[in-house]
Parts: sequence; C-alpha cells; structure tokens
Amino acid sequence: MGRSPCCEKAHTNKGAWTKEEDDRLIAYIRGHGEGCWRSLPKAAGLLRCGKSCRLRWINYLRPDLKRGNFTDDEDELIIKLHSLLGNKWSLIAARLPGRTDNEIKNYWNTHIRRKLLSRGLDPVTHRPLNAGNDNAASDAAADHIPRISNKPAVVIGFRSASEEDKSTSGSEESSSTAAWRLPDLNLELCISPPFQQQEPPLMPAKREEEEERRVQGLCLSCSGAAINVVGNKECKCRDFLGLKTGILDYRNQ
DNA sequence: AAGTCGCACAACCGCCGCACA
DNA sequence: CTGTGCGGCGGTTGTGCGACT
Repeated sequence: MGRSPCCEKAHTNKGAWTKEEDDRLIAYIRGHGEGCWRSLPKAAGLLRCGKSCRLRWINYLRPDLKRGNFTDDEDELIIKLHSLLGNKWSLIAARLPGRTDNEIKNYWNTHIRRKLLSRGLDPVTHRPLNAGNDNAASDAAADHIPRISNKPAVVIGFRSASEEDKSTSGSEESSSTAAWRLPDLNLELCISPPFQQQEPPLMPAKREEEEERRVQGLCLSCSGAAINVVGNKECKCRDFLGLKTGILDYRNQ
C-alpha cells in the first residue's frame, strides 16, 4: 500500500516559475499567511504541487531573503557551522539570517568546497588533505567516502581542558578525532554541558535532537560565558560568532 | 559567429519524522 | 499500537548563461 502522491502530478506545472505564478503565490500568502501547503495551490489558483509552492516561497519569494553575494564573514561562519553540524543545511541556515538552506547548500557545493580544497582542507571532514591516510583524504575530496552517519567529524571545543586531559588517556574517540585539531577553528567553547563519556548511545532521532541542543545551548558569541547557556533556549545576545544575527524565524512574522 | 564547457542556482525527488485518528 | 497525511530536509538534476576555444 503505497503512499498517495503529494499532488496530482498530471495536472501540475513543473520547471521554472513564471512571474504570474510568483505573483499569485505572494498575493495568497500575504493574504492568508503560510498555512497548509497541500491545499494552498488550489486555493491560490496555482497548478503546482504544494511542495513546489513551499520551496518557491522559502527559497526565493520570502521578503526577508538577502539575495546577493555571501560575505567573507558568512563564508567563515558557514565553514565553522559545517564543521560542527555536518550537512545540516537547515540548522546552518537558521544561523544565517536571510539565507536559505538551499542557497547555503548550493553555495557550499560550488564555492566553499573549492575554497577549502584550495586551503588544503577536506571539505567533508575539515581535515587537512594530507593528514593521515593520503588515499582516504584524496578519495574523500572526490566525494567517494561517505561520511559516517552524516555527522560532523569534529567535536572539538565541546570539552573543557580537564575533559581534554581525561580523553587523552582513554577512549577510541579521543584517538581518532580529539587528538587532531582543526587549525583555523577556534570557537572558544570552553564551557559546555558536561561531556558524558559513558553516555549511552542515543536513538537516531534523539541523537539529532541532542546535536541541535548542543549547538543551541552554547552561545558561541559570548566567548563561552556560562550565563548564556540557558538549556536549549537561544541566548539573547543575538550575536553569533562575532556576527550580529537575528535568529531567523519568518514563521512568526 | 558557432560550438563547447563549466559554473551557478532553481527546482525536483524521495525519504524521514511527527502528529493525529 | 498502527497506518496515514503532511511538512521538512538533504541529495540530485536540469537549465540558463557566461567564458573560452
């Protein structure tokens, strides 16, 4: 029993959006807000699938989009976030006001990958290309090595100095990742939720949740000041990695 | 001027997780 | 508890355009 398609494909337009379609979509959302994407196309008089409308709105038509070139600051922020989060484009985009996950994903694949390669860094692992296994590094650069669980390769910065000491004497993880240092990544995340070495493995969904909480729970702008760690709530300083950022939440506008 | 190539980015596809009945 | 519908996400593809030969 297959799932029904998200829309009646036979009667939907595909490909590039026309000006008229854009206008209809904008007018409808202005009038009714973002709601049920599935029913939106019909209500707005569009021969498009709901997903397509959502994508078009989020990636192109939203009024709070920046458009235009990425700044150097944004470049560096993306690189840092990618080293922490991996290919979690939506999480990365949430830290870059006016940028969409799709835009960042495209930008990564076209610009930043090359930028990292030119720095001698593997864009997948953020490790130096000539570090360790040469074959592995070059293969990874060619995208032949799948990232393990799509998780960030680097966990640096989430440990205190004392944790660091502990880890040097211990686990496999310490030898495989913590022993290595990302040269240009210094987030000064010296405070953190307690590092739980013996933490039982999380279920995949929980793991992702936890991952997000780790990032959210740390204010990366306040040089790790503990006062800004407020559980899984955003720090109110609105200053992320040195960039003034509003946390993007167009849904509440 | 015509053809080819590579880049940039918009759009699509398929899967997953969550909410709900 | 299970099945279904929906929104959301990440990977991939398609297409337009400029640079180059």
